[in-house]
Amino acid sequence: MTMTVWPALTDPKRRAMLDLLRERPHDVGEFVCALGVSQPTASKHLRVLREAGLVQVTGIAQRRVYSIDPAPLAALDEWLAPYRALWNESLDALGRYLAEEIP
Amino acid sequence: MTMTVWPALTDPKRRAMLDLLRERPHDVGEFVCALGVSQPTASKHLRVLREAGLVQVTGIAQRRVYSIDPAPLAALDEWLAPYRALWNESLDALGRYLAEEIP
DNA sequence: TCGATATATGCCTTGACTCGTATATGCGAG
DNA sequence: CTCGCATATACGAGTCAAGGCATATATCGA
Repeated sequence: MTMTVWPALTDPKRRAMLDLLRERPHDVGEFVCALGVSQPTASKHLRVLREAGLVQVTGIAQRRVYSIDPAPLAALDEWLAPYRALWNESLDALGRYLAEEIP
Repeated sequence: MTMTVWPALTDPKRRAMLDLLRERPHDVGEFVCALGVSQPTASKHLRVLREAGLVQVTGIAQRRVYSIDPAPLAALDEWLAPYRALWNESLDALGRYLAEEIP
């Protein structure tokens, strides 16, 4: 996981952008309308997401369409993996208990 | 998921702290040695993690022991859930293909 | 070619984060 | 009761990110 992914995901507006991109690709103007930010602000946020590898841009010139790239999120999922055992501990213990009690 | 969780996880040293806490609880002095930071810096990072709900402290007075609380990480896992379908898409498509081709 | 549209970039100010040094608090030992 | 240990907080300096404004770049249509 690149060092730029975490800061990129910290900003709520950038996470909202990813939420929008989960449905379909968007161009910059759509982000401006949907998030109520200025156009340069949207472009800057998209730059951060792009440099983090979270979005890809199909360079159709003045109508630049951004689409999501889930690869860094998969890396985040890998980072989260060893912690997942922690909050599943009680559930796992319950599972083992049931497996032994009710065979 | 609280708004403080993302900023808390952005700092590499705080993530290193959580990595250490995954094995066993630690007191502040152990963080100072393990991460090579000053004692006030360690305390401040632990304060951020505590306010984000990521760690719990057993207040045995001058020997304060910090342990991990995975609940916010479970919330992060829930946030990640709808994105997980994206990088599993090709794998799912392959699964459906095999399920139809080889019934 | 010229103008309109869509997007990106530069500069600047403001605010937040980080860290170190110094200091305060809280508790146990002698 | 006082001293020493472990931890927390206060303050100041340096760094960095976010937003607005202005402007540059690139493409399409007339």
